[in-house]
Amino acid sequence: MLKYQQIAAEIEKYIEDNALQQGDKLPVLETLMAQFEVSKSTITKSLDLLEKKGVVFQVRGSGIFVRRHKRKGYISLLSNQGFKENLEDFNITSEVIELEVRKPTKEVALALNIELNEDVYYIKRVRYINGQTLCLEESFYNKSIITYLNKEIASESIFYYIREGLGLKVGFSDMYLHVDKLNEEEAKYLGLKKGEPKLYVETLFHLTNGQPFDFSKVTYNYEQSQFFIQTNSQFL
Amino acid sequence: MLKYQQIAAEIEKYIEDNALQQGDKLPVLETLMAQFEVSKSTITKSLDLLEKKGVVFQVRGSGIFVRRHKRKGYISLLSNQGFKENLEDFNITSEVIELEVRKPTKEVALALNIELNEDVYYIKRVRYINGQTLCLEESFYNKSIITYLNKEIASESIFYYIREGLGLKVGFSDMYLHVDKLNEEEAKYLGLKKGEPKLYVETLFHLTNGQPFDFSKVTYNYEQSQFFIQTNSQFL
DNA sequence: TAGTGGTCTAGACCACTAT
DNA sequence: TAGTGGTCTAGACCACTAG
Repeated sequence: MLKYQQIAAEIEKYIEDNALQQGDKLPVLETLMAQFEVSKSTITKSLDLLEKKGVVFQVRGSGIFVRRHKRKGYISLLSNQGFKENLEDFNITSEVIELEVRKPTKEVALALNIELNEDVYYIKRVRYINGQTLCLEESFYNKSIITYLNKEIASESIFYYIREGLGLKVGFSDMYLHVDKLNEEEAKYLGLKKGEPKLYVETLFHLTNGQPFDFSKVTYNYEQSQFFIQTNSQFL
Repeated sequence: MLKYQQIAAEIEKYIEDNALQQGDKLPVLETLMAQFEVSKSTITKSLDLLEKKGVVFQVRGSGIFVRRHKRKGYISLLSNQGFKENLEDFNITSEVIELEVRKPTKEVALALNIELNEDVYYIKRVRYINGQTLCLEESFYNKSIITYLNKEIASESIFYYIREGLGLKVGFSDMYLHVDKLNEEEAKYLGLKKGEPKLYVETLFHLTNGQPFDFSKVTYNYEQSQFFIQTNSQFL
């Protein structure tokens, strides 16, 4: 683990262990430099990382402060991976409805940047949170990257398997979302009624090298899904 | 403007002007260092900024590549400001329903971190996109920070006024969102029917120094609102 | 193994905040 | 004006990718 990641982790743990609240001040840069015995740039890099994660905010001329949000029970939309890891506080389970190798539709081929005659893993799951239906998920994995999948893996965390089992590095993703009304099939799987609201999210996941490997379409149960996003003012 | 911001802007403009596509390779670091006559750290900082903005992605050992998403007409959820600036391609207008100074509710006082006897500006607007209703917005501004507002400002971009008129620096924000059914009043303002879907978003905006200054509640017209989020793998 | 991006340092100087 | 975070440099060395 790199120095700046290690230091970031320690600072985060310190905030957690001491239950620091929004606005609480952290030691000044010079102190942190001395404490961790690193240069200013390294500490700065650690703090920038924590700032991106929404853990602290830095104010020039003033100090470094803890950033916290108040509401619990919200799912972070930005954690670029399955929920399994994101929602450790919750009890997430999956029921695999379907898993097979098939040829992509035009839409899927375009998203995954593959030919129509290449193979994809198609997985359809219903995911549960604390026993309630959370969402219906259909995923398409590029089989030339995700070379093997089975029901056992799919009923656990696929992303964990991708990273630890296959040794792949998940990079960035593009999410498209809108609100609509449930159709008959979606309503059935989620235990709701046709015409009730849904949040519909399509996500294209890429490896760190830019290759798209997973295109997924998720329909959320509106009764169970509260989402949370932390924004930084990185856009001028 | 700082060097690294200037360089980032120039690189972004270069990508735009040459209509570069996802995966197109940019010059290597050494070339960029020479071209802009700056040190490696500065170029790196520019590229990190562009990476945060979702404009490029960097692959160690390989190169720097353009990142693009394919879909047009989606509103970015992460642009931490009004839409006015975010959606220059669209025609966004606002109708101010109500604007007054009032005392906060407990909920608002808690969010804005003020006392119940302090003043807030309350603004209720309907926003339109290309002539259709986009959303119903209720905002509460801490009056000790946003000292003055009027209908004219509120019918244009309030955030532009906050930055340029008041000289304040907008920092981070926390967004909470869920899907639900429209109530009678919301349906009326949006021109929809009671019980139809809505996306409901509460956002708490802070200045760069961490002070919350705006708590807003927005109900979106599900027919008009498609959202877009770019994620980076900053979370391990 | 050559090429490319990433980490880390030590230090100078700058810009903003608080008093 | 003292204190604090931000920018920028020059350079050494490291880690990953691709041919």
